[in-house]
Amino acid sequence: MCGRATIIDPEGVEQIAVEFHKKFLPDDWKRPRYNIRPTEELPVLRVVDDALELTLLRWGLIPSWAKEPALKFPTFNARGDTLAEKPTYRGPFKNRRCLVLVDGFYEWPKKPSKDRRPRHIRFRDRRCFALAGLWDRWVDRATGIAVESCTIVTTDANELLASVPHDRMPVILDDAARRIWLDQTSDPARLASLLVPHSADDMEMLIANAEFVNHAIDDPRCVEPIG
DNA sequence: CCAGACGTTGTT
DNA sequence: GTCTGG
DNA sequence: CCAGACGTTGTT
DNA sequence: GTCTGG
Repeated sequence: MCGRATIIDPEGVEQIAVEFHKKFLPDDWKRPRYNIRPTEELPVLRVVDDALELTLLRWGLIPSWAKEPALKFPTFNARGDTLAEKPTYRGPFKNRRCLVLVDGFYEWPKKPSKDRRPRHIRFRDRRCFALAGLWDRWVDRATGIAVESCTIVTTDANELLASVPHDRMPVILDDAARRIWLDQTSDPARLASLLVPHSADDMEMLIANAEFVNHAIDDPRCVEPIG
């Protein structure tokens, strides 16, 4: 699973965008983020009308057919193995795939572990990376106001996450996989082949500070050594 | 046909 | 919107 | 993901 | 316990 994320170095987000010949980031997004939660915005790369764009989308996918934006079920993650079947995700899987750009995420030990301290998972070189994502657009019938939102695709945990212990992790896409995921013409079987756990070889994990992460405090204390 | 659901993780 | 269940 | 609320009538 | 909100 993946229920919190970081963008400690916003320049990394722009660097990935530049690889795709795009750049952006509103000025108010150039500050480091240590504790991004569902319902807040995440930066995503997506293709709209054949044009690649970098934008911010609400984390927690609201299906286009939803009557109300407040759903009775969680949609901040989507299981990779059932994307084509689930009513909430099959449309987005076919037509609205995106890359969610972050440089770390948190996972909590699964219950009944008494250790409730979140772990911060990232690459050793702290680089920004791309998660497989889906998005959708919901329109408020009363006001005509559109809300665009996204979800993060999950897969099995790699050995690093399994050691937490934790069973799931977000799908991390490397360079070639990013292009396939965004390619409108990729077939479902090829897309499915991308939804696997990333190697733990160049990743690292630290015990984060529950006092700050749990209470949604968005500052460096989340990932500072505990002591 | 219409009504109702549409989900994840983790736990059992 | 689209599928499942009754 | 976790934290916090969990309610009503009527009034501003 | 369960749902909503961030």
